[in-house]
Amino acid sequence: MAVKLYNTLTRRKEELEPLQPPEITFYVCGPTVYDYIHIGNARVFIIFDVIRRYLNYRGYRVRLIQNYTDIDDKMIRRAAEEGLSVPALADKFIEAYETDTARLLIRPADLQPRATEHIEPIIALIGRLEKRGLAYVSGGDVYFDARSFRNYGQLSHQSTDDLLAGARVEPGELKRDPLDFVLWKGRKPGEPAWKSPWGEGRPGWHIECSSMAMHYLGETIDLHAGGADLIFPHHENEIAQSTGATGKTFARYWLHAGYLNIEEQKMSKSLGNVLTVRRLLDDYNPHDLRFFILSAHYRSPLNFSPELVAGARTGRERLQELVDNLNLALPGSASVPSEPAGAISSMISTARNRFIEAMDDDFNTAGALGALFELAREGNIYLQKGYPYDRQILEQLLGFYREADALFDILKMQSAGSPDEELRRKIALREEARRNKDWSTADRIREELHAQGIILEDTPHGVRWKYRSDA
RNA sequence: GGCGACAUAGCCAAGUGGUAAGGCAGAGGACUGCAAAUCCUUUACCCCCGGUUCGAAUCCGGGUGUCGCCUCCA
Repeated sequence: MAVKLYNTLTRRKEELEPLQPPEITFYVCGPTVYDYIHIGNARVFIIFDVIRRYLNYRGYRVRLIQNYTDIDDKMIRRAAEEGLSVPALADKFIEAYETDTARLLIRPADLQPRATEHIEPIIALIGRLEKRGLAYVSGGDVYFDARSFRNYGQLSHQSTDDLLAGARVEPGELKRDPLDFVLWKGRKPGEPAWKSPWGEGRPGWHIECSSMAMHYLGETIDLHAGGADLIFPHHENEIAQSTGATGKTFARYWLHAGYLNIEEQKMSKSLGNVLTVRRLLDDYNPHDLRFFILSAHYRSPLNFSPELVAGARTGRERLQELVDNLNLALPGSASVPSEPAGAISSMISTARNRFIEAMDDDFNTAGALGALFELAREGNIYLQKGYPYDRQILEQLLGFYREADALFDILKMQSAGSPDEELRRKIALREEARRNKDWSTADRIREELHAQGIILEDTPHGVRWKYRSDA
């Protein structure tokens, strides 16, 4: 059994065969730090974080690099608008990125280098291209000669002629061919600039990623990933530059995440429908957002709407309910052979197998979630009938969900804790009222607690309490 | 115009040759003082037309529709 993944380059699912197993080198294109990240960005980062975790889970040692693009046209424009220096703008939004992604439970890459801290290697890489005759100076700029790269268009699967049909030259650009792209931009007044053999200036966007990927991970890396919109021109150009400079394969597998639309529409500033993570976290908890995103395949387009997230939340809460109930049942459990433990064990291993099978197949998170739900039914049946509870069964069930959740982070795994004195007293009072069939008192206590964010449930085995998920 | 992806129940969504996972919503039932939670039952001519095959949602061809890329964009 091996992990299979869809490679944009070959348009096929391929078995993952890292260059130097068990090591996997993995580069994800990070944000341009000119604004707060939105839910579409979040989808990308959540997905590749989950993929990274899963590869680790499967025994690989993943080295993940994700860059910050902290110098480009957008940065310069935005800095001017905000009245900040470009580095100050970068600091502000890198901090915002780190806060937002942490709240979404996205784990940071092993390294998150900034382009502006890598000017030297970038210059060296451009120098190599120039030496090989693949780059030329024009005006104060340095351009990559796209047509000199035989396989230009291989990733986006377009011929150079087809690409040419749509290409256009910005005013002020001094390209020989519309397909050429800038490696180094000559200094313009008021813009940040670094010294280089071609005069003062700044790096182009594409070369940053090539340089940082190769600098940290080597000239041939295993996985390179990003949003689908990066396929052309960004990733296409990265291949051209990197392979042009080294003569080697740059990345062996290319992964691209699908778009996230808002209410069937593309997210864009002009439509005014950009949902920032920051805003969204006021209305939704991170687990629900993650669950929602993982409920579709990562390459499919995903539509975002409050109704769809609400539906996802209800489903997620069923899993949470099970975990909470397992946690609550655990303290009162013992080594009592109550239910055929072997039957539960085999259901768990069936679920685990389904989970792994789905994830091995190009990270089918939706299929994997199905396995979690199927086992949840078994777990609930056990909780309903299995009293007194066998500690071993509870722990096995909980263990499986903990294992899966270490990858998905869609559940709150820790127990709610024991009730405080106040709560204990109220529950006892209500129990007494119920024994006396004083339903109005019993209901009043239940409603009071509900208002405080605590839900009471009367089960055949006693009263359970939990925090309201919407509180 | 060029390249490509997708089309599965009211909604979301798996499933790439052997008579359709799962979730949400709905209906009925069990349990409950009432709730809540949970469980059980129930809902699919797999866009259309051809073809290959003993057998196709799955492969091939042709339609239709939706979306994306070709220009900054996750």
